[in-house]
Amino acid sequence: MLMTQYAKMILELINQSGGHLTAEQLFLELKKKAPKVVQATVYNNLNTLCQEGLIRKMSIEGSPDRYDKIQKHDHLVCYRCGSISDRTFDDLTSALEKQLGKKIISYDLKVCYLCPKCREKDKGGII
Amino acid sequence: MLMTQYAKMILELINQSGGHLTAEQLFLELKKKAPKVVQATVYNNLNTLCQEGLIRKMSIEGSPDRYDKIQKHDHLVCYRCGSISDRTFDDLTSALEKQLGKKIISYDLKVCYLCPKCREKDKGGII
DNA sequence: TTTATAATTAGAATAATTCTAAAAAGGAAG
DNA sequence: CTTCCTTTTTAGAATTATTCTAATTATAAA
Repeated sequence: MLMTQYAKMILELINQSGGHLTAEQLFLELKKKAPKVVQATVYNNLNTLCQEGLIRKMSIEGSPDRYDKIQKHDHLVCYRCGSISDRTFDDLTSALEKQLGKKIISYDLKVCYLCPKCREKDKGGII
Repeated sequence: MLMTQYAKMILELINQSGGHLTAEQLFLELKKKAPKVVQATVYNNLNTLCQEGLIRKMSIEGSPDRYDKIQKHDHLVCYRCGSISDRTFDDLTSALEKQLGKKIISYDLKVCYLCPKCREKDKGGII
């Protein structure tokens, strides 16, 4: 079956959310709608959805793998609070291929910065 | 103590290796020289070295965190065999800052491609 | 319906990492 | 060189993340 009930719900959760969700977060969300679901089902479906190319897996050091929308975009990661947000920078594919001299499949760009919230907190601080 | 015996050895292992080593790999390497060391020591020291800014942590989805040299470089990841290698592409810092309109701390670029070995294997294959 | 296949479950198993408390090491001060 | 204090290391339990296994349930096809 290409799209089972849970696969469909998980895909929707990912696409309707801000993305970057861990399996655990997805499990908790999914349980609200389907209280009987178990973690293994979530992991199974996430793996299948990845293989089918309907979602993508990503990871940030020190935290479990996350699952994200497939549409190409880059990530901003706050070095203070760890929050992740989407931001699409100019496409690098051809520049990278030119430099490498080979075809590339894709690339993954994470930009480390201080998010607006944390920046705000810093203002007026002693340090 | 800024540089304890194990911290020093771990730092050397990382800097003298090709990088991208997992805590487990480092533990096994370190045991060759210091058979009595335990995993917790490796994790402790890795965390300390990261905080001190002497090494950096990185991660590839689906595998444990890895530890790498601090010198700025990008990564090539083979989508077939998962091998990781270093490759420095043109620096993106100012281009990214210009687009974002904010200072950035750093960025992390992973390029997904087919490594030479895997490419070789593919030649002559039926598919 | 039977039957075959695939999805889901429960729970054990495995990995990755952190935590806790005790033991060992290092260094500073007397 | 001892005593004392601090930091590092150890052992092992605890936690978290993920996969695996086998039984059960659902789905769809014949």
